Amino acid sequence: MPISAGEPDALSARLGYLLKHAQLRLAGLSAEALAPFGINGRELAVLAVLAAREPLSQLEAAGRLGLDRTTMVALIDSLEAKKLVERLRSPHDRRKNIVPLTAYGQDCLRRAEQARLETEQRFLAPLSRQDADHLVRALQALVAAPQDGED
Amino acid sequence: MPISAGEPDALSARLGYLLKHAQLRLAGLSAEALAPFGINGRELAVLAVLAAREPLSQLEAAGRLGLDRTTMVALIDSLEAKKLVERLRSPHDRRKNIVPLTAYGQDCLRRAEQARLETEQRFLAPLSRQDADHLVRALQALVAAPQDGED
DNA sequence: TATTGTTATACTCTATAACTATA
DNA sequence: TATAGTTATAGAGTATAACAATA
Repeated sequence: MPISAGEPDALSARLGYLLKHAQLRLAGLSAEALAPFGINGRELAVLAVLAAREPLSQLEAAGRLGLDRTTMVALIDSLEAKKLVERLRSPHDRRKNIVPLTAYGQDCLRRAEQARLETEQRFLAPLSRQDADHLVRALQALVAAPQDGED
Repeated sequence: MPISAGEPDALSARLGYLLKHAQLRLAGLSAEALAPFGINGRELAVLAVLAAREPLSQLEAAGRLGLDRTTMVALIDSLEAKKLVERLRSPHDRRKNIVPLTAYGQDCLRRAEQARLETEQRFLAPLSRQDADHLVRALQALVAAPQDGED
């Protein structure tokens, strides 16, 4: 039997297609849910990372998100323009910016995180609670697995 | 107890982060695996769609992949330059290009699909066979579920 | 009038290189 | 010398608008 390329389900059997379109759909739902807060999903993730116990520098935040430091500059620019975060020179190393959330930023983070959680639950609604848990754990295992050639 | 934003696992609990990074990792593996064939994952998906029983027009192929018709133009340009497909005017509707695979394109598709399957299995290796099957079915259910506001 | 393919254009996300100020 | 932040630039991927050929 030949490979099913070209069959109607040729795409739905492709893991790459499934991951991409699942992500696109969740991103669409998130965009709606976060619009009232004036931020997008990436900005929310940055806020969440910056809300760590000890304030982070831009480079540290970029590292945690797997982003480039040049990408982080624009993200912080945007968050700062919205008064959600503040750039402060580190007194210990004046090359670094530490970037704490403003009080408004903390409030925005709390409410937007709630909206994100509700959106994820809506996205996962087609699955049983158990299947949804399985999905999240499987994805965590795949993302946490060592890269090819990685120690 | 406050939301765990800022905790070390704040990101690995985000479905958006997990889907995005799972896709990035698979895309990286696929890029390596497909490099010997001179195509990327998107081009392979286009080849697979175009290999349907009845030859497809560019617009039909774009529709099946969820792409814009303007995006499809550049993809077909690239595949045609590599002699993997041919643009033919449809005799029934001369506005349409039907885009069959060349013999070389069919051979490339067959071998590249094999490489893609092996790559997906390598990507899923951290999971048990059963968990991997669960993951694929869950993603299919999420992607097939009706969109918000969709009939 | 509507549709298909095409081109031009723009916007987002990302990465690379080079500059500055600090260490 | 090396590092953190910044800027400029370029490359994917995607989308919109407008045009030519055809229906």
